[in-house]
Amino acid sequence: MIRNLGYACINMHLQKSKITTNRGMKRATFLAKGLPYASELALKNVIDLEKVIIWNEENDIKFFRISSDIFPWCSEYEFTQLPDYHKIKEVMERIAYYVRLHKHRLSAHPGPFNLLASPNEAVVKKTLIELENHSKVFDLLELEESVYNKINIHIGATYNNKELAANTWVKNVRRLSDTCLSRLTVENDDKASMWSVKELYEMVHSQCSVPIVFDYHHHSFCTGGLSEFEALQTATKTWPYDIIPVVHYSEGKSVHLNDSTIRPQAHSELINGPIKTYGINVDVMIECKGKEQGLLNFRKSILLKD
DNA sequence: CCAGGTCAAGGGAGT
DNA sequence: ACTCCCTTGACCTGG
Repeated sequence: MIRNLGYACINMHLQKSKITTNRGMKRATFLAKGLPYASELALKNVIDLEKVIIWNEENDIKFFRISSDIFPWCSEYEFTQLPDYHKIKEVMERIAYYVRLHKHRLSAHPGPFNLLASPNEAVVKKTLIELENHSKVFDLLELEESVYNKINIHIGATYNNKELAANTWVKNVRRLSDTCLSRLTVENDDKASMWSVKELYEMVHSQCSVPIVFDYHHHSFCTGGLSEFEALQTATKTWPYDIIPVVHYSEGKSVHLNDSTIRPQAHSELINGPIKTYGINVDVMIECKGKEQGLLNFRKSILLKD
């Protein structure tokens, strides 16, 4: 059964009035303008995050993915160094209270450059810092230390040796702080050569408690020999018994537009469903270009059917 | 104001 | 060897 529907990072409606949480800048600008400008953008992002979350509550949406761009270039400094840190913290505390009051579920999805299985130690170190920074944002929001508020990544590579890559990934996961690790999840990939739910279960989850996020669309490109139901069941049973597992749902743009030249992995504007849960309770993160519009549209379509 | 070229990162796949 | 893509397009410059 679908419990909560969520959407990722951008609110299309609010964005029209310049309310956005991912103001950033190019490297050159960061080098030229430094911390004061990073701080200015971060404060604006955080102020707008509050607006987005309030909008979510008013529209009965209690599940949202926070943009990784909320603190621009944050791998280059400590949050406390930002000139506006106290103002930022104040807003974050207000959001924290609101989120707790209205029982919102927040998550994050650090990008494809986060590679814990890399044989390159410099890459791993950067990844560890990036993941810890996501966790620090969650700390500012006073989010609980569990996969209720997940920080989700992919393994992202195989280095021609999945066994070794899985072992390296698990070894490096243990270098994270307990807080960060308590929030970490790992997701199945959208390419046949990469990581299926089956492989994540057998090679990764068997060695560490990190739960598996099941992505329906990705699964269709990388089944690992499991049916949709089997993969969903395998992934969701890796979650703590008292936390509703999160799954990701999207549909192919090429299917929606009936255009085979579009790569099949690309996401459609809206989604039609059905989202088959096979009786399993899940919170569904909807990934479509239309963001919250896709969620609202889909929710309306379910209500009409019932 | 707008279109379009450009933009941190690692790795894999396609040309 | 080069280019595109990925979580999530957005920044920024030149016209």
